[in-house]
Amino acid sequence: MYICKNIFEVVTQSEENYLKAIYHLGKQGRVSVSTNAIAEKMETKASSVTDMLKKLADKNLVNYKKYQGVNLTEEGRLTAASVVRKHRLWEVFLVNKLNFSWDEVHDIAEQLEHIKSKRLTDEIDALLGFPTHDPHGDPIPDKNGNIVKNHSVNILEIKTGDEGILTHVKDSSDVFLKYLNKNNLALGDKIKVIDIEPFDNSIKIEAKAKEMIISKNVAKNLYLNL
Amino acid sequence: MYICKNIFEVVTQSEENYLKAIYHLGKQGRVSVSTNAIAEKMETKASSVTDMLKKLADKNLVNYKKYQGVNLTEEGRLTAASVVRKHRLWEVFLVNKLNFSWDEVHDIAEQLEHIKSKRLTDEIDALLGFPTHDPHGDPIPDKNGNIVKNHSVNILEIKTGDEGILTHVKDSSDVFLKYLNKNNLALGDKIKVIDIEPFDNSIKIEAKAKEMIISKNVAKNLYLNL
DNA sequence: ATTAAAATTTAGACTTATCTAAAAATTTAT
DNA sequence: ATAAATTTTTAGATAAGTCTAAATTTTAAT
Repeated sequence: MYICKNIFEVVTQSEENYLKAIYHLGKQGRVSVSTNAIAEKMETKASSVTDMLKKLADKNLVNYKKYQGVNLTEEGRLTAASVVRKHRLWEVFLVNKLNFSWDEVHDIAEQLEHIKSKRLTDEIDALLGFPTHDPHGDPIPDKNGNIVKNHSVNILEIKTGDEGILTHVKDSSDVFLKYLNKNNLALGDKIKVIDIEPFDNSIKIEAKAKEMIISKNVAKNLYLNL
Repeated sequence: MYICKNIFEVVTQSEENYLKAIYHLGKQGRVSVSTNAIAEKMETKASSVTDMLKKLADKNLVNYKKYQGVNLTEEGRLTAASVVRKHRLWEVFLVNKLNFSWDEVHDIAEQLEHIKSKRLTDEIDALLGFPTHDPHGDPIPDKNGNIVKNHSVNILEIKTGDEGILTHVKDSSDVFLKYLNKNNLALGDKIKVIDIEPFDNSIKIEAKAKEMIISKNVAKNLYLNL
């Protein structure tokens, strides 16, 4: 008897979440991702991560060698990209088609990203007009897992007097987004760097014809297109 | 230390599926629903059902007495109705807002019905214009778990010569729906009973100015508003 | 009213995903 | 280069949900 598991192999939600974490951590430059980094990101224990990495390796979704960290196989990368694609498309849906604001969509998208239907994903994609970025400016992988290259630069790297369009926020937590809401800052806004304070790296900016001061911690999360 | 579990009690997907099964079986007239009936509906074993019934009883979602079957508590009924509500709203969404046909939506709705966000459900409800019925004519419970009363009657109970509007199909399986598609029958069609064959209860009907013969098994699933 | 059949429950086992505590390997610091 | 600190893995346990097989209860039939 010959049962070809691979073809009908199902990836569980938990596995998808691990793949997504590895995908995100892998983007941060690292060649291989450490067990501890995954554990921290997923708010779980390193031992649980080890268990899962073995399972993912068995399924050919990651390359894993004891004590050496992991990286995604091509199959794993595509699976992870598909989850990220769904997450970000659903976020756009919630904001553009329903009445959610950008700080309210993350938790719901975390659930919706696991819905298994290629057709549904593509229909939502079409309904939204094939968006390339989610409400936080994060790029949406296409059907083949490819993303458009991002040209935005962090506001801390911009010279005094220069200006750009706010296109991406790195931190998508609702606390940070609510801060931006409160200060009337949104994607698409034209922002000018008025002054950088050397003492604490706080920045005086101009947006919507008003001046304000943002801390270094805030600045670290704002990316502009020049 | 005093931890109030009840308030933050989470209902798992599996529990939701059992509640839904009991909800549907309970509608079929029965006062209490048997273990075997649930097992059959859920395509699982009676022993698994027993295990789950105990758990649901612990959570006050069903009234359960050994060997006596179960019925839903008020809390269980509301939970089940909420799942059914979400299922049917998502079906409407898939058909009305995306390009799915009524025979393609069930499996996706089975996944979407478990998304936990009251706000999302209500936003979808509003987007769709507060529909009262899903694409198969099944009633959609409102926020309080109430459904509009159905006045449709089975086509087998209609006299020769009478006519009505097709408003509900009992069987929502894709085989049956594809049969209706193939024969160009859809909800909203005006159907006239031309003749009933006493031998096998097949019925000659007129729809869209064309005559056709449907078997008793098909007829059992068609409900009209007179 | 017994007995046979059917339905239901119990007991014990398995899988997945998780955890803690201890052991092993790797990295860092002296 | 060796010891100390850190990271990672292993071993063993737990909980949810499922299963099979056996035991029990209920229902149906004579």
